[in-house]
Amino acid sequence: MTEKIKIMIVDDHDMVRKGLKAYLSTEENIEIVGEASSGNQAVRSFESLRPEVILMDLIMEDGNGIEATKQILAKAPLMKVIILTSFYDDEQVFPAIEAGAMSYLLKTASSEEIIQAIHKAHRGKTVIDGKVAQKLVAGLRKSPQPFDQLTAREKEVLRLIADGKNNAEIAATLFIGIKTVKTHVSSIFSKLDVADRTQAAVYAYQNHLFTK
Amino acid sequence: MTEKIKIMIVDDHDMVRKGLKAYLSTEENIEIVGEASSGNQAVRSFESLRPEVILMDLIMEDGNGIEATKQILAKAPLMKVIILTSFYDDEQVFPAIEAGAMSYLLKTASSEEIIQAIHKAHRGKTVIDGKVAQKLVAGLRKSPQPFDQLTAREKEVLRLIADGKNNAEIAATLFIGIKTVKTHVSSIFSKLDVADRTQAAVYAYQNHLFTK
DNA sequence: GGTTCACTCAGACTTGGGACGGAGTAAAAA
DNA sequence: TTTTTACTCCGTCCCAAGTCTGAGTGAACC
Repeated sequence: MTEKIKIMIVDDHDMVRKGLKAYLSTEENIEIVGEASSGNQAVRSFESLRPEVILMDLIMEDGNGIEATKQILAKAPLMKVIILTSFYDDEQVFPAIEAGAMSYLLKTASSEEIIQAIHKAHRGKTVIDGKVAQKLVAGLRKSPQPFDQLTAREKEVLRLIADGKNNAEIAATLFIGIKTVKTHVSSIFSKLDVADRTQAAVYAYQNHLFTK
Repeated sequence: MTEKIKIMIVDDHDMVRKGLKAYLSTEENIEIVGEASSGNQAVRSFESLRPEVILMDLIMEDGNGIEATKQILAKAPLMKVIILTSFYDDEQVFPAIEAGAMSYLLKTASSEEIIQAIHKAHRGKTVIDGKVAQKLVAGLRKSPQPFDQLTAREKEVLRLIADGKNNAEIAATLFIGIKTVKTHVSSIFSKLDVADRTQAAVYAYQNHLFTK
């Protein structure tokens, strides 16, 4: 008989925590040693709870899961963090992996999948949901992003274009001449393969470049 | 002693359903008569399950909650539907209310809140989460939306502007003259209070006008 | 019958946008 | 040291963009 795997649940939805407990209570080899309703709370309490595996939601009110994952791994590099979220968009997946998450599951996962993932994470193995994996490879494929070709200055100019500013306003904002602005603007157009400033702004929005 | 309130749970997350069951199983006056993992499945099965109150998630793979709510209320106008979701953005709240939902709760709600909402819904009373209510009144306040001032034709033109098309392309697309396009474009500018087509495109994206 | 409104188009006009070519400086890479 | 790259700026030229005024049509409304 092996030791029980000690896990911690981090999710701001009370009912998700309850649901997970209902899931995992049927498992003999798993023991829930604690839970947290926010990322910050998890960071504060994981050391005293001493879990081996953490089930972490991403979107939470007080301290998101990615930041919490980073901070936890900074203090406990061997901790296994399983991301358990409702979303599988690129903006979430990449930072989560970068932050050091061991696995990435969707909340649509069945109890068996989650239990399997916990066991695998405990043994140091990664589990990525199929849909998430698709996004992942798709994201890697599109790597030659035209936007990255822009220089720092050109990115500033593009941002101002996407704000709807004209060349004179951009020049005033950046304390440079209008002619210089035009040079940057033209360079942006050729790099992004667009015809005018409106298309450049459209490019910026459709690629979510400046979504703050 | 009153009769038990018959409820149905609609959510594509297995664990949320489990969590809700764990919540509600402690309540004497509530009985779970069925569940569904998608909107379409809910529409197909609610008639045979005969619930009095339905707890409905909004975002689901197969048939979203708003569409399901509409279809259910078309067949059973007295059904009480409680929306139970993770989000509280305008694009979700308004259509849900329009669709006829009785209450709107967030998944961060506690078990007491949910149980209370079920009882109130059963008695025909509405419960709106505080944050959702804020969005709601904020949404009503901003009612004079410039975009709605646009005519049908002007909206078409604005969409093409937001696609990055120039006046000649717009004219060709709509089979009208360039002069006519210019008329529409100028009218759009004055109604949206913007200076040029780039700002109009920015307006469209920042207000999520054409997010398909 | 008259009024309003959306849609269409025209001519005349001004201006900002953008292309093209040229050029200087400073810093980093080779 | 030479080369490359990013950033800056100038002048010229052309055209699309946008304003303004005016006007005709058909549908809807009263």
